[in-house]
Formats: sequence, structure tokens, C-alpha cells
Amino acid sequence: MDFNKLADLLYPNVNKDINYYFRKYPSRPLLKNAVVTRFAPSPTGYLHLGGLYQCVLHEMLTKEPTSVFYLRLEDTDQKREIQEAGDLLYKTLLDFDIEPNEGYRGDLPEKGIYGPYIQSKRLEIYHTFAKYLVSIGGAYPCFCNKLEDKEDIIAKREQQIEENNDTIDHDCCRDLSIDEIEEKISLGKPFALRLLSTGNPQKPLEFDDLIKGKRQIRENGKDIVLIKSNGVPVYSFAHAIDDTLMNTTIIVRGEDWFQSVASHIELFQKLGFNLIKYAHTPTICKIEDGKKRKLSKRKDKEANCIYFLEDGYPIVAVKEYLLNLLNSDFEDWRKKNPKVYYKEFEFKLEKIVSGNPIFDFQKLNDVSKEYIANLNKEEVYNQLLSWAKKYDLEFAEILEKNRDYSLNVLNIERENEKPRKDIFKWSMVKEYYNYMFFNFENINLNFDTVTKIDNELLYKILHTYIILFEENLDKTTWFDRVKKLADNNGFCSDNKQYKQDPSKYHGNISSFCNLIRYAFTGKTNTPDLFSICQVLGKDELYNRLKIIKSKINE
RNA sequence: GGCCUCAUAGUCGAAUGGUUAAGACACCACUCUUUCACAGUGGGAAUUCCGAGUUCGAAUCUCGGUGAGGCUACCA
Repeated sequence: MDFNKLADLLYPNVNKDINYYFRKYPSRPLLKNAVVTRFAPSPTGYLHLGGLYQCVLHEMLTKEPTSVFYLRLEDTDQKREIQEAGDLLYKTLLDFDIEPNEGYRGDLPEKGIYGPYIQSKRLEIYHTFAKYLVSIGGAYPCFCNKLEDKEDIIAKREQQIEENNDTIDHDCCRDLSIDEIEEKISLGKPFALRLLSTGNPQKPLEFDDLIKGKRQIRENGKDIVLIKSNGVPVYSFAHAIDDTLMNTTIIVRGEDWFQSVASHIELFQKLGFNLIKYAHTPTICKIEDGKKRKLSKRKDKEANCIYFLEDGYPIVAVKEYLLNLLNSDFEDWRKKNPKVYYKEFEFKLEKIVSGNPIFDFQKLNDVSKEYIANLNKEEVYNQLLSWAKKYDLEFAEILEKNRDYSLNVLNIERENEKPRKDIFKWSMVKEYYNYMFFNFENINLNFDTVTKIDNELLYKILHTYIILFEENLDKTTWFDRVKKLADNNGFCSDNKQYKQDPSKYHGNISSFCNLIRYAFTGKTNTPDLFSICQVLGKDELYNRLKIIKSKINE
């Protein structure tokens, strides 16, 4: 067969050769430990948690300053493509503080000399390489009718399983003569381009995965489709060409691709490309009815990274949680270095466990609490405010108008030796500190739930409490006064004494404090009472007492 | 159906043929405390999926089961 003739027949309009592109996209000047990685999502929706998981991995891999992390859009499946999804993907990455240093940038012009970084704009390149592959006898046209959708394919597969026939018969066009091909082309018949595989699936093949380690796989034997009949390449083909021309040095992708490695190796070899290292990552799963399954875009809110943004999880906390899934010794490191930036952690690809982890909200919450507890008040304020500006304008306004006050609220029990671990997402702050930020009149009070003393005594206690309270007291003096006040009003400040005969008292010191807490906050659980009173200030306590009085008398 | 991958407590996982199988989250109890969703101490929780084999010795190596996930597309 005259392959050059065949190549001209199939791709008459291609007038460049592959060397043109190798000249256009030169190799990169990289220092010794530098790597080039890429995130290459399909624009089929929002950023998936699994995508963020991979991006965290990219961040850890490309810390070396001359390393490159670029973003490429793999929009070769028009059926599943969603408008604006690419832009959304890019913006979500930015929201997570991940800025690729090259590639696709949504509305902005793309960055870097290896573009276009959108595959649908690279058709001429793919066709040039396709023509080359045909001209050296590595690929052939297939005129078979294509199966239209997934259901057809599954039906056909099941039928073939029943017939004990393992492979779908794709080779029907393999042996067409050049005359037959010419005739079909002249009739305007569309064709898909297939790899002419010369592999032997019985023969073992050594493969070294950066995550999974050395594996024995088998050679490819399938004539996989390279270019669909609409002229658009399939992932495998686009991947081989793009990652070669863009000089990728490590290909990070989901482990579903692991099966395809043999065919990709054959493709690279036929094209005369150097092989690139692969790192196949586990898939984040979920348990439902006792069964493990992939996180689903439709069913699981946590599959959507935007959910974490909206709910106000600090982005670093989400990333640290994912990093924990990637390298489980991260948390030991974090414990030893509570304030160090996560990128300082020494990440190891080979430490990624190859089982599929299950996403665990409780663990995420804990990581997040730990993270927030280690921030100072300005950091907390700034992150909370920038969240509120996007998702809760009313609250943002309050925070901005009362900056110093807000800082004081957020600083309660923060400068302790062991800071309080309570908040794990910004959306909970408003409710958690509602008594600090919002009009006290709107807070419901029902003293029956906390005490049985009469209103007159209650008022007297609260009033005296304010008189005794000074903002600049030290805590022990304050507490001594509170104890005295309790004793003078039928409560007992000594727990042992109280336990001997509880019926002699209205309650112990703890119920006494709880009474005060409830009166001024409307809550039975709050951070340190003394700190709260300090931040509120004596005037505000008086103000609240007035409101309490009017509520009692209603 | 074929092929591939994985399997240690509810979850994430450490332990590279050699103590009583780490640690974290979650759970429970106790202590401290003005409350707590804080802190401290302790606890329960694992016949390392099952069964054989190799070995003085197996979570670890081998074989066979079982279970789960994936691939088997002109989807990525």
C-alpha cells in the first residue's frame, strides 16, 4: 500500500508537516528538578472535588520556581460540553488560590507560547500528525457506522458478552485496499481514523507509574479510534500530541485511565514521541447504603467545589484536607508545625495510597477548626469579611462598619496558649455570635428554661453584676466577685458544699454563671463569659439589662 | 463475560518477614472549668476480608476464594 498516497487522500488540505510544529513549540528550558504538569479538565460543568484534589497535587509538584503548571481545556466532546463551563472552571481555580502559570484563562487571553490551550482550536495540529501517522502506515480510515450513544454501546457489549465474543469488531476496515478507500472517499463517506495496532495483547509490558509503582501490563492490541468521523480527535490522540508539544513531564490523571496506558504507549511509539511519566490518582468516593461509589456530580453536594466556597470553608482548610488524603503523614507534620504554610510540607508522590479514599466531612471540619484556631484575629477577620462580601452582604456591612469591635469578638479565646477550636466555616459565625453582632432586642429570652428564681431577684442579680463588673479587671478578681454575688443571692459558689444539700440553694456557681450568660447572650453555650462581657462593655450590658427588664415585665 | 486495581477499627491510614498491630477523626467515660462545640486523662473498638501454603516466625511472600471499584465508546 502506498501510505503517502493514502495520507494525501485522507487529509488533502493538510499542508504543514510535523516538524513545523516541533519548531514552533520548542522544548522548555528547565532546571534539574523542575517539572511541567497540567490540569486538563473537560468543560462539562463545575470544578469537581477530584479536580481540586489533583490541583493540590500539582501545587505540591511544581513548587520549584521554574516548574510549570498549565491549564488546558479538553473540549473534544461537543455533546457533553456546557457553555461557559471553561470560564467557570478557571475562576473557581482562582477562588481556591490556584493560578496556573500558563494556559487557558477564561475570558482573558491565554498565556504562554504553547497554545492554543483549547483543544478545539488545535484541529489543524491534530490533522497534521494524523496525516503523518497515516503516511508511515500507523493508522487507517474506518468507514463503519458509529454507535450513537452510550445505551447502544452497552446493549451491543452485552450482546457480545452473551455470544462470548470479547471484542467489538472494529477491524472491518483494516484491510481495505487503496482503491476501495478512494471510492468511499469520493462518495463522500465520513471516516474515523484508527490506530493500526501491531501490539500483542498476550505479551507483557513493563510500566512504571509514579504513584502505583512498577506494574506488569500487557501490550495494546486494539485499533483505537484516534480521530472521530467529525474530524475531532479523541482524548488519547489529543493527549499524546498536546502533552508532547507542550513538553509536559508528568501526566497526572485519574486512575480510570490506567487501563488505557498500553494503547497510549503504542501511540507514542508509533508517532516517534518520547514516553512521558504518568501518575494515576485514586478516585474520591462516598459510602451509600454500605457501598462505596464515586462522588457523583448530580447527587453529592460535596462533589462541587463551589459548595465549599459558598459554605465558607477556608480554602486552605479544604486543600489541607485533600493533602491529608494524598499524603497521610501530612497531619503529623501539621501537628509539629501548626503555623507553617502547607506548601512547605515535603510531599511525596509515591506515598499516595492507591485505594480510593472516602470523603469525610467530620475530618474536614476538624482540619478546618484546627486551621482557623491557628489564625490571628486579623486573618480571621479578613477571610470572614471576604467570604461575607460574596455570600452575605448584610453581614459584610456589619463587619466593615464595626471593624475594631469585630476584631475583638473574633479574638475571644484566640490568644490563649491553646486557642479555642470551634468555628470551622465562615457561614457559621453569624449564628454563632449572633448576640454580639445583632440587635439584642430581636433575641428571644425565656428564663424559665434556665432558672426558677423570680424576676425581682433575677433583675437584682443582673444589675449588681453590672455594677461589680469592670472591663479592665483581671479574670480572678472578676470571678471572685461573681462568686460573692452568687453566695449573697442564694446560690452556692462551693461545689462540694452545694452537692451536700442542693435543695438549700437556687443552684451552684455554674448555674449562676449560666444565668448571667443566658441573660446577656440568649444562649447557654458561648465562649468565655468574662471575655464576652469585656467586648460588649459595661454600657452595652446596661443597655441589655434595660431590654431584659422590659421583656420580663411583658 | 474478559481484563485491571484495591482490601488493616465507623472513616483516613502507619507498620518494607520479627515487641502487646502506630497515630488522627468520630464515639464513650472521667478530670478541670463559669457554659461549651475548649483543654487534659483514659477507654471501647481490628482473629489485618476468608481459606490454604512457604517460614522458627506472615498484616507483609505464594496460591485459591470473596467483596468492592474501574476499564472493556467515534465520553473524558
